[in-house]
Amino acid sequence: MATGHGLPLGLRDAYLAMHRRTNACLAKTGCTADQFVLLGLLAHEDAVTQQELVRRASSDPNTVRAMLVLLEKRGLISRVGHPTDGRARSVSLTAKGQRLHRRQMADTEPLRKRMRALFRPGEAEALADFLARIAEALSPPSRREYPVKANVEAR
Amino acid sequence: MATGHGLPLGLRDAYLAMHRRTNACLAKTGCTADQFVLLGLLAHEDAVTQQELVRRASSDPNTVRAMLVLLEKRGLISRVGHPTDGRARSVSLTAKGQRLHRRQMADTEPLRKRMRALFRPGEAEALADFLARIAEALSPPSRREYPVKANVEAR
DNA sequence: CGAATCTCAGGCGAACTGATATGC
DNA sequence: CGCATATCAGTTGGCCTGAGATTC
Repeated sequence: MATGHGLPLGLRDAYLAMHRRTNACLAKTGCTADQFVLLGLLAHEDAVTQQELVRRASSDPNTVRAMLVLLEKRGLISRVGHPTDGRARSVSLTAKGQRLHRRQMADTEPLRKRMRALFRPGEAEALADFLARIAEALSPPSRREYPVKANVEAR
Repeated sequence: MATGHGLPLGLRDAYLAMHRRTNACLAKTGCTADQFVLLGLLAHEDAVTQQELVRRASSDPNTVRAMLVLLEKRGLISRVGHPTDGRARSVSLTAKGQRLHRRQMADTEPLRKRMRALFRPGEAEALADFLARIAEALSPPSRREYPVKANVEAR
């Protein structure tokens, strides 16, 4: 009833519930769920350009920059000039950032465990596939497979 | 790859993509996706208390109030004292709000159609079920079945 | 030159905390 | 009385637009 009559509302309810729980788990670390996503991306692959973070975090340059500024002030990340591309900045986790991220992974592990426990073998994979279809179909053209000049739609 | 290694990130990517597309669809109506959700709830069942909207929109009293104030300024909703409960306010769509919501439903129909087209018979139902499990499992206790006194966890 | 990357200034809706008034 | 509903004040992070600088 609460998550009643549609995929859109169901998707919204599920995301909001997860997002709030994650924020609650991370509150004591002084990070938001979105900042945690950035740290996770950096933990997975270091020395990434902001542009790359924008793509992977499904965000935009200004938002990512603002978040990175906050993280940099706290000494969790560092930004240095890119070795070959003078325009770009190479973002990395500091040692402090790595430690905090490990702690955050531990803090949020119970949450991920609870989510995994909701599904039987095969279901989680099916869900991930369904979600990926939505994300791919509804992502802006710039993030899709074919560059597609298609409609001249100024953004 | 982009929506790589986990349900949490996959859920996030799918929701953000949908959310942005919805906002784009609604931009010309001057409403956000979240306001559209409220209007939809009111279109489905009129004369609801703010508290009821809070529950159904998976939100909180302050946020809902702020959104209702914005909608009321534009003459899309009205808030009147509840007939039997002096504390409550009964929220309804105005005629103008009903018209706008019908237009928004039309504006966003292509988007819903695209989402539905991503799934074969049975898949959409399975996805809705999966999402409902997450929402129910991760929603705050106040919104769950059993009041559960359980852990004395101060929030 | 155009295009890409990042920075800066500003605004806005959403979300949260805490305190308060009122009616159940 | 406690509790629920709603309001008000204030803060924050996230997201967006638009402009500009720098480099490819």
